[in-house]
Amino acid sequence: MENWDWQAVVGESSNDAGISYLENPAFRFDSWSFQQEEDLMRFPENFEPSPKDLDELEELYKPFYTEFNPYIVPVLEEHVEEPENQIQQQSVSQSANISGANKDSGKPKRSSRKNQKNRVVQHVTADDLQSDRWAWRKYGQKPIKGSPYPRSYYRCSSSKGCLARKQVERSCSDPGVFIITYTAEHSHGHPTRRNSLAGSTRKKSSTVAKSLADKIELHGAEETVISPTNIKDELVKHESINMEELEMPNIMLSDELVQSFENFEFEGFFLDQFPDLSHEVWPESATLTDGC
DNA sequence: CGAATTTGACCAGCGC
DNA sequence: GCGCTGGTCAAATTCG
Repeated sequence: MENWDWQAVVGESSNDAGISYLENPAFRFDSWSFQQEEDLMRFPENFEPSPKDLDELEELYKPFYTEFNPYIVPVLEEHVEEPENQIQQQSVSQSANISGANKDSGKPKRSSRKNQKNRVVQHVTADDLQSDRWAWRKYGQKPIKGSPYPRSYYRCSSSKGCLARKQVERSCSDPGVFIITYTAEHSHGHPTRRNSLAGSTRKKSSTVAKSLADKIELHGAEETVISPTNIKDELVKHESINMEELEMPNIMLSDELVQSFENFEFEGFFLDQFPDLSHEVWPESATLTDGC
């Protein structure tokens, strides 16, 4: 039963699949990917994950739930789009882009708060935050009065002339919620691929899993870095998956991912990473146990 | 080395 | 006019 496998991986059952995930992020991701295929992973029979392990697992997998598996969706907060009457349609006394000289220089006039029309506010979870399909480039961050969290400022980096802006701040009442304010509209269609991950996606040769594992290890527990978006990038880069297909709704994405991972040489990768454990988790006749 | 991020400085709007 | 605040710029730094 497909649902059951997934639940087992995220630690919601008593399946003993767990400790290897926690011990090595790379393996964690790969084993998760293949878990729904067969019982490729088996753990020592006496292994019992602690509640803490399971909690940690669940946190780690939350970013994948909605994007990869439409069947199991833990209760995640929905996108909360502000009601129509709360969307601020600010009047514009000046065009945001009308250039003018500062009184003391020839620099273009900066846009002002009044110039921001069509502001759209959304309350989203961290997961939703990472699934934004546009490419954004951060250009500022400011502490905001009354909030312990700073506000980050992003502009669209897909197209040079695009005026789209995005502000992201954490809700002070609910730190798990991010308040995103979009300003102006994109002057172009969706990018063929995100380019905002430059610096972290330029690895020249490695597997999808290894690359993602590097990211997890690099960023650790500070924040959720591995996201569906990251994974899409990795898949496109390594597996030559058509990005247009990845931009399809969740169900299509799931299919593509499954197919991609089927082609991945999991066993070889695993043995590379854990030669000492191969005899334990790679039994000759692995079978599904009742617990998964 | 190129591109993204960080961060202090600068500027404009707003309220008093 | 002044000070506070939010938004943006741009040099420095970081990253792969």
